Amino acid sequence: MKKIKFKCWVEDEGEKFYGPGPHQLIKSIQKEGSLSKAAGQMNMSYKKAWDLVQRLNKNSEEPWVILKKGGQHGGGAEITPHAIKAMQAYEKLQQKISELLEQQEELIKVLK
Amino acid sequence: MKKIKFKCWVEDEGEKFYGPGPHQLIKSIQKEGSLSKAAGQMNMSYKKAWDLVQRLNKNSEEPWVILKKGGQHGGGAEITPHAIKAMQAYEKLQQKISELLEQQEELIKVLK
DNA sequence: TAACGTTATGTATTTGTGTATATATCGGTA
DNA sequence: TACCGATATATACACAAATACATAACGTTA
Repeated sequence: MKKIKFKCWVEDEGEKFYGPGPHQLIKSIQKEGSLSKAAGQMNMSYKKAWDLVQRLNKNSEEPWVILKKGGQHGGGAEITPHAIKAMQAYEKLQQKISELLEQQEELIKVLK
Repeated sequence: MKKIKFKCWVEDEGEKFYGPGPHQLIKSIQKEGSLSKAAGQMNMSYKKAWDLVQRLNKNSEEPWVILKKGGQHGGGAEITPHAIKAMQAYEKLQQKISELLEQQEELIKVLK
């Protein structure tokens, strides 16, 4: 059975900036409060997750994630209100596209 | 400057079936009348292009591309009416998503 | 039947991405 | 000041995907 799929993401000067991967990671950080736990939970290497957070923070006027090292629990990670706003906007956009695709079944009808 | 990008494709039983790559290849075959020329023109290896055409033909009730070998000009490739219909439907779908994204600038406003 | 240009097909090589590993750093607590 | 758990960072390695390459097969024409 054939199905239409889609993916949307944001590029900054032609480079990938925010998409499904970062979105999932940010959600996981929000839940876990730790970058290493978040990465582990979604089977992403810590390094990749860390690089990804750097990219988000460095290419934005406002940071997405605050990383803290040392301290009582060794450190931790938390997302900012800016990240929350962006996540919501991204999910809303995905939802809109998803609704559009449900209406556009013409392609599927053609493909047998 | 940040920009929203998207990609849509068709999967068949969870496997990639038709997307931007195949679409471009089919268009190129239509123009060139030859699989090797089409592949060369879009910097795709002949093998990859050939595999791709097999996938399209074998996983459809109707073929997309007719390949002929031997003969006066050594052979050639031509696309079927079915492929033409599918291409048109795919482009229409892309267009619809594109229009939707133009209206949905909220995400961009959030990302500074 | 030799030549030609294209399709057909397998194999070797390269390339790039992700992963594993190791080690340093930090700051609060006891 | 020793310890702890998390972040920070570089390097080496593994694997998969793409590509390059080589060669066979085909059918019409002359």
